[in-house]
Amino acid sequence: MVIDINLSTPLRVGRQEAPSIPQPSLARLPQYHHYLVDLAAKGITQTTCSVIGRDLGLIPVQVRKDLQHTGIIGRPKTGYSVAELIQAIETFLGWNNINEAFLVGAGNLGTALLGHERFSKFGLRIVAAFDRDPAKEGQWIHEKAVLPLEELADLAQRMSIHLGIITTPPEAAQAVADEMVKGGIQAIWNFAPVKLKVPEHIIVHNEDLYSTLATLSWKLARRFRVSLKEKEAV
Amino acid sequence: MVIDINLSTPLRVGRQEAPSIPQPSLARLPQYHHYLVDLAAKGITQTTCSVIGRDLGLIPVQVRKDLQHTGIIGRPKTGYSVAELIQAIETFLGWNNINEAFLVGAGNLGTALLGHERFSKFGLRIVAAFDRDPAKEGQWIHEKAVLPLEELADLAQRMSIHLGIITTPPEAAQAVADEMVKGGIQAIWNFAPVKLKVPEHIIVHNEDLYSTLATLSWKLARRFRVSLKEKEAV
DNA sequence: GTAGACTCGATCCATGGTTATCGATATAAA
DNA sequence: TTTATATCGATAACCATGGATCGAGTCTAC
Repeated sequence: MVIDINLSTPLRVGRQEAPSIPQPSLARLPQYHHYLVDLAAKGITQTTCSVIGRDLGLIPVQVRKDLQHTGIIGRPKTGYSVAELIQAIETFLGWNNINEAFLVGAGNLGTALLGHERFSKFGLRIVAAFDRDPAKEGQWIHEKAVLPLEELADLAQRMSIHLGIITTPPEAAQAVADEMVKGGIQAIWNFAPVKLKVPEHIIVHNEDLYSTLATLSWKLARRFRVSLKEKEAV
Repeated sequence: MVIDINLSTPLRVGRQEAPSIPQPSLARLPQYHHYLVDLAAKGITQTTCSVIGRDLGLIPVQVRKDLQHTGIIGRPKTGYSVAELIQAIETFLGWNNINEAFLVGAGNLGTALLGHERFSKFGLRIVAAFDRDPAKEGQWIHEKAVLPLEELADLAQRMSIHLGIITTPPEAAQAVADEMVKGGIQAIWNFAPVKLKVPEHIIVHNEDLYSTLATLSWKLARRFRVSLKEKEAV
C-alpha cells in the first residue's frame, strides 16, 4: 500500500479545521510579540527561549515549541534574532494584512474599541459602527461613522468586510450576527455573553468578560472561605 | 497501613492552589448562568443537561460534570430546578457577596467598564477610578470619582478593597500593580497586555484582547490562504 | 400496577497540551 | 585547535480535560 504524503494536497479529510497549532500556543503568541517589540525598542537583537521564559513566566521548552509553530529557526547557543522573530509572528498571525471590520453596538464597550488606536498595529481596522438606536445614527465616534443597522449587510458585501464585532446587549446579539452572516462576514468577535447560532463555516470567538470575572470571584471567595476557616480553627 | 481520608483536612500538600474544578469548567459556569436566567425569565422551572447542552452547543455529559462542581444534585428523568441551579452557581462563584473594586486607567476601556452596570449583578462593584492624568483628576465618570493614583494604596487599605482592575497602557501597568499590592489588594484583573510581576499570593487574571485577535486573524488569514490555493488549483 | 424511556451520577478511555529528556550544534574560552 | 557549555530541535512520558459507557433511579404511559 502506498500512502500519498504529498504536502501540496493537505489531508483535510472530513474535518475542515485542521488547527496545526494548539489554541493555547496561538493565544500566547501575542504575548511574545509584545515582549519582543519591547526588546527591540531597547536595542536588543538576539534572545533565547530561556530568557523569554524567565521574563514571561514560562518554561523554556514551552516557549521553544510555541515559536516553532511560526516557522522560525534558531541557532544553538545564540538563540533567535529578535527582528526575525517579530516578523515571523506577524506573518504567521496575518498581522501584515489589514483586516477591516464592522462594529455593532455603539455603547460603552463599542465606543472604547472604536477608540483603541492600538488595534491598527495588529492588523485590525474598524471602519464603521452600527447601532439600532436612531439617536446615535449619523454621529461620529472616534472618527468613525455610526450607521443604521439595516445598512450593514449591504455595505459589508460591497466593501467585502470579513470581520464583525458585536458589542451589543445580549438580547440583540443573535439578530446582529444574522445580519453579519447575511452580509458575507466570515468571522465574528462576540463580546455579548450569549452563544451565537451561525452557519458552520463562520468563525466565532467569544470574549466573555464574565468568564474571567467568574474565575476571579471564585478564587477570591475561596480565599476568604479558607482564611475564615483558619480563623475558626484558631 | 491506614490511610486517613478525613475530608475535613484537605490534602493541600505542597501546592497551595488546589483547583478542585477545572479552569474550563469554571469559565463555562457564567454561560450556564446567563442561559438559566433567561429560562427563568421565560417561566421555565425545570431543565435537563440534554436541553442545556443542545442550546449551548455542549454535550450533556459535559454539562452534567460542570454543574456537579457547584454541588447541585439533580433528579433522574426530571433534571434540575432552574432556580436552585442559578442559586448554586451564584453561591459557588461568590456572586452573592459584593466584590468592591478599584479601577486604574480612565481611558476608553476604563470608561466603558465604569459604565457597565451589568457587572453589579455579578458581584462586582467598581467604587472608584484612578488616573495619572491631572486633567482627569476630580472628574466623575459614570457616577464614579476619578482620583489621583497616589491615593490608591491608602484608600484601598482603609476601604479594604480586594480587587483591582488595570486598564492603563502597557507601560504603566506594572507601576499600577505595585501600588495595588501596596494597598493590600488580593486580586488583579489586568487588561494591559503585559506580564505583571507580583508577589506569589496575588491572584492575577489577564484579559488579553490581543490573544483573541490573534486567533481570529490567524484563522482568517489561513482561510484566505486556503481559498487562494484552491483558486490556483483550478 | 407494571413496563418503558429518560436522565443522573460514576467510572473508564481517548485526545491533546505540557513537561522532561536527549542528542546535535554552534559559540566561546583555553 | 580543542574542549566546555549553552541552546536548539525532536522524542517520549505525563497529566488534565473531554467524551463515552453503564448502572441506578424516577417519572410517564398503558
